[in-house]
Amino acid sequence: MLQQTTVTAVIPYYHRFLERFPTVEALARAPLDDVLAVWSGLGYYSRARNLYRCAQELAALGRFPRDVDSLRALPGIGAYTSAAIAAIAFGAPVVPVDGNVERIAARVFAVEAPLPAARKLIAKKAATLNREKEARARPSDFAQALFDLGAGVCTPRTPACMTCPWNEACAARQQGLQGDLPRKAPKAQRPTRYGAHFLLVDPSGRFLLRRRPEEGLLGGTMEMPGAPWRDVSWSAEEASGYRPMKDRSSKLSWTPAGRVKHVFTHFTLFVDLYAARSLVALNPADDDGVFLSGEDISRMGMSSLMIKCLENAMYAMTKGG
DNA sequence: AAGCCGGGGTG
DNA sequence: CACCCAGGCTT
Repeated sequence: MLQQTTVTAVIPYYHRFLERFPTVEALARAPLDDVLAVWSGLGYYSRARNLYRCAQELAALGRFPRDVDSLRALPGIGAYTSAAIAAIAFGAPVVPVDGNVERIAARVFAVEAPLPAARKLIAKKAATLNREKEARARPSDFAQALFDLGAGVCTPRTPACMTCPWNEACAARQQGLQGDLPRKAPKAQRPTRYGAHFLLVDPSGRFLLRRRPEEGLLGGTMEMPGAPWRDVSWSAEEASGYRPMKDRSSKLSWTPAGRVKHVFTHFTLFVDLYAARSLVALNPADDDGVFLSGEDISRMGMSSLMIKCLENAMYAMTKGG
């Protein structure tokens, strides 16, 4: 769960997850949909699928592998997590290199080459951080100490070198570089994409939503119907071709309902919104989607993008009458 | 090696 | 807003 997610965000999910799936066997036996439901809201949903597959492999195996390489072969267990499990659970004298440890090593050894190219070099140097006998004698405590050092002292922006036990040995600090390392190569500018989505409200105040494809971005989450995301903005005329339930809702008066901006890791999305309220009940076909209430949505979970779109469109429609 | 995957906190 | 986070998988 903690891969690319903060501890405070994970804790409530962790408790709910363990309550629902107390053992590896319970997780392995459960339907995948149950696993995804409990995971809903954490993001990076392939992690949940991998964890599920991992549980099934472990259940079939009947035990946890104890060495780094065998752990590394499990689904969802990469270089970092295999080392973390080996050190923390099984006492292997290895150094797990996460973002914190990478930053510490880049500073202690003053690695000035920029990420991501320098990642292998930094990992190699980080592997020597435990060369003292006391560190190798307590791999779990040493790993935890590194994580805490990175989280609380050797922080990204303004490291608290005055309280750092390694401040005198730190090559970056000796050169006054501690705040500049690790360097990062400039990243390419985020491209911009455009979509158009439609909010259709029925007489009982429910919204027409459809499910996105299971694979790909926001896979399996609910969305307002709309036009595909592309590199150029949609005109109102052009977007109207993607109105939901076109044949049965043609009498509705669709009105512009604002524009939402949402930043993904790899692109920025602008969504033009349109809204309409139907005075009569509508019966959507399967591929139109389904009318859902606010309660339905909070129970099923929805992406933050679509929550933002829904809230904005509702507000615009209410304000407009 | 680069692209892809979400959501939340922080300065 | 820009940046970061207990990364891993796919191409």
